[in-house]
Amino acid sequence: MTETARISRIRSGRRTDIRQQNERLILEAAEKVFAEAGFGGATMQLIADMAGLPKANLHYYFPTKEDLYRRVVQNIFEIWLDAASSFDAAAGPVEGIGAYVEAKMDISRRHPHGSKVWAAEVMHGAPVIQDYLETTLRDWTEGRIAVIRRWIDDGKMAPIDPRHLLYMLWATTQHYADFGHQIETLNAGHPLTDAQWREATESVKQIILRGIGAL
Amino acid sequence: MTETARISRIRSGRRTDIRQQNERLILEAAEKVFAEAGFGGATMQLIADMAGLPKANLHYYFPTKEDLYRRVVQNIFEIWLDAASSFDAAAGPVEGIGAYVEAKMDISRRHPHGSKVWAAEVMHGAPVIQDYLETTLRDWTEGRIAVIRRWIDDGKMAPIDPRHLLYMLWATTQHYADFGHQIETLNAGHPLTDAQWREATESVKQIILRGIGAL
DNA sequence: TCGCTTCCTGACCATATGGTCAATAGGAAG
DNA sequence: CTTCCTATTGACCATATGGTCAGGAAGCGA
Repeated sequence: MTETARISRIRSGRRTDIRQQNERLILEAAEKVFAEAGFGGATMQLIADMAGLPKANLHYYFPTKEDLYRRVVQNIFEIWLDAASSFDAAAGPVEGIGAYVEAKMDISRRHPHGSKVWAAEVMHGAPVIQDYLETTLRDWTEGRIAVIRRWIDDGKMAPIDPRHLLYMLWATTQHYADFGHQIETLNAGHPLTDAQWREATESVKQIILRGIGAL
Repeated sequence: MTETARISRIRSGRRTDIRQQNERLILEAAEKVFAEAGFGGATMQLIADMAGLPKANLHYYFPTKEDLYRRVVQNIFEIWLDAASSFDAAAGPVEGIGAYVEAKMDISRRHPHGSKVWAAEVMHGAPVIQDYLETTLRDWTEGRIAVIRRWIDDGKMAPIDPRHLLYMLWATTQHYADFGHQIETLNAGHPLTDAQWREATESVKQIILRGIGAL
């Protein structure tokens, strides 16, 4: 392939590239709009404008608003589950939970919109992802509970109810995304700096690890 | 109308009773609908049906949907602030934070809808209650931070960043309301029992109090 | 160039929804 | 009873929005 040909292909895009790129554009815009306005408050027109595409084009890639929403939620869910790997293959709670907190705080920082969409979905009774809660999330949770139980049995941490520990981990880490606006307001209106994010992560880690008697 | 007449009507007024009662009916229905559907997804018709009144009647008491929503959010905010009293007049973190956790867990249990509406409002950038965040909540927060600082100075707890401690308290307690559906799903589909709520409260208290070195 | 497929989009439609209004009922004061 | 104010409500309207569609543009293999 000649150089000019390659460039023109990148510019105008191959067919599959076009599809991928436009879907990505739409999903990014949708994530933001759904997070800021909720499912009911979001409009296809606004998402289209934000993605720089005509509205009818959205419906070409995503037949209905709900289809688009479902994809957004699924994307988040996958990112969310990936943080699980930090948990596994850890010798004890200090490494395992420490790494998990760091991973989840990182997600809160990098995907605040996604976290909000997820939160709203659950708050509304999980109309779209109920099956995920009952299968994937339940399995995931049971697995981690077993790990925590083992740590307790091995005397690596105090006998805390693993379930409530997990809820606390989710709550505290996701709070920095979901309530980011409130935190920013209480931070004199400024977003958290790198240093403040580090402090937040360290505070959470320290309180929880000490709280479960792992330090 | 004479002055006495007006007073007697206000005092004895069965009319004002009607107003009060209907406003309460509407606010209760609205809180639930806003929590379950979000502001954009909620419809005046649904709120009206749930309150057992014709839609036009809602607009008689609350001119616009936003007026109604604002009242709902304000109600929650007041309940929310009342939990502050648990914090004050405490000798140290064990009593103060312990009582605060209990109060907030109680609110999560008794007012799950309100908590969700508040969460959604903040997640959407607090379009309606931004001024409250910047005034009342900011002042409240500064006050508690001062209290926590004193406890630290008095050696009653470890030198934790008070701000992140507060965020953790808010996050963990409100999580049981906002993510109640997820928790219920992970609890084999059953709502938490009295005993489970007590366990949850104790777990949260214990982890945090131990985590900040107050035990 | 030709034919096939994918992609694009302005115009359009059916419906849902927030909000209005005029007419009416009903209790209380005089 | 009359008057006045509050409360009630069915009918109605303007608008916004999700979704459709037909026609055309553009990529691509042969």
